[in-house]
Amino acid sequence: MGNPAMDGGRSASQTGATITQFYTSEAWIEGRAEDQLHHVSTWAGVKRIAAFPDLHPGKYGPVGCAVLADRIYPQLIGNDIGCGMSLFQLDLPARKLKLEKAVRRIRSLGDPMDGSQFARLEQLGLPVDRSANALGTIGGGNHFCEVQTIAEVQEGCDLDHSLTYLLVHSGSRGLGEATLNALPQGAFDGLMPGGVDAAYYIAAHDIAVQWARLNRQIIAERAADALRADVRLISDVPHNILSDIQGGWLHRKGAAMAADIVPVAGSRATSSYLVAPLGLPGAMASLAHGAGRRYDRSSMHGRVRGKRSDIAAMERTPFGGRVICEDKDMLIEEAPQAYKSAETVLSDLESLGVARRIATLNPLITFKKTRRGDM
DNA sequence: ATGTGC
Repeated sequence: MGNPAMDGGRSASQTGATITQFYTSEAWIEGRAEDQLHHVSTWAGVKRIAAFPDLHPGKYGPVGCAVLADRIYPQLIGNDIGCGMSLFQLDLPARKLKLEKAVRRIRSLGDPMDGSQFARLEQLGLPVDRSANALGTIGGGNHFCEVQTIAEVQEGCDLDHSLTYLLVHSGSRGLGEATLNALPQGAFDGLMPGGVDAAYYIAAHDIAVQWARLNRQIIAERAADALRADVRLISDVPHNILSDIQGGWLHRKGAAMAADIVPVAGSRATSSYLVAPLGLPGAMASLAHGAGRRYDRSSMHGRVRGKRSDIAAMERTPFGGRVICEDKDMLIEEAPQAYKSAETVLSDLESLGVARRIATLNPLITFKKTRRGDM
C-alpha cells in the first residue's frame, strides 16, 4: 500500500508489478485508464509502473505512465515513437510581434517541404528513403507548433521573459508507425532483450527517436523563418520512448523524460508550464507531458457544436491568441474541453514532489493545419 | 497516432 519512504505517490502492488500513482483525488482519471494500468502490471516481466496525473486510456495501454520491465513491449511506446515536446527561444521580442502578420506568415508551416530535409537526414546518418517527405511537418491529432509568451517566471529561471518562444509537439510521423507495423507476430508478448527481434526493434526505435527530434527542430526553423527570427533550442523532451536503464527497460508512454526544463503542455486555450523534475525515485525520471485527454476524439463531436459561429469562436483564444486549424473535425476533437486542467496536473506534480514549476507560458498562435499546402 | 478506412 502506501510507501511514503519511496516517493510521494501512492504505491500498490496487487497481482503484478508495483504501481505508483503520482496524482491526487483532484485529478480527473478515467476508470478505464486505471484498468489498463492494472492490466499492464500483470504482463510478464513488468516490475514497476509510475502513473502521472495526465493519465488517460490509449489503444494498447494507458497514456501518461512509465513502465519498467525486463522485456520490451513495443506497443507500450506505440506508433509515434520518439514523439515529444521541444521548447525554442526566438530572438523576437513579444512586444514586436504583430499578431495578424505573424498568423499570415506562419501558415507556411502547412506547405510541403522544399527538399532540404534530405541533407539534414544524411547529416545525421538517418534513412532518406522512408517518410522523408513528412520530415518538417507537424502531423495530426494533438500535434502543434505554438508561439508562446512567458506570463510568469519563478525565481531562479533565467529565461528572458521579454522574448517569444516556440513549443513544438510532434513525432516520427509514418516512420515510427512503419516500425511498429513491421514487427513479427508475437512481438506484443514482449521482446526478449538480447534476441534478434529486440535488436531490430531497438535499432529502428533509436532511428525514429532521432528522426522525431530532427522533425521538431526543422518545424521550429520553418516557423522561425516565417517569423523572420532566429531560433535556439532550449529543451527537447521525448515522451514516447524506450530506454535501457539500470534495472530493466523503461517504457515511457505520454510520460516526459526528465530534463532540466520539461514543458507540460496545456490546451490551446490555457497556459503551458515549464517544470523542473525533483528526482523522486519512484517516478523513474519521468513526469506528466501535458494536460492529458479528458474525452476521446470521437465523443468530442457530441460535446462541441460545429456551427460556423462555433468554429469561428474556436479560432480565438482567451489570451487574444489565434488558432490555425482549417480541419473542422480536428478543431472540434482538439477543443480545449477535450483536455484536463493543466493547472490541476501541475498542482498534483508539485504537491507530490515530482516537479516544481519554473515558468508559465501563454499561447499566442497555435498552428495545427492548413487546408492545403497552397498558401 | 498514421504519405489514414469504409
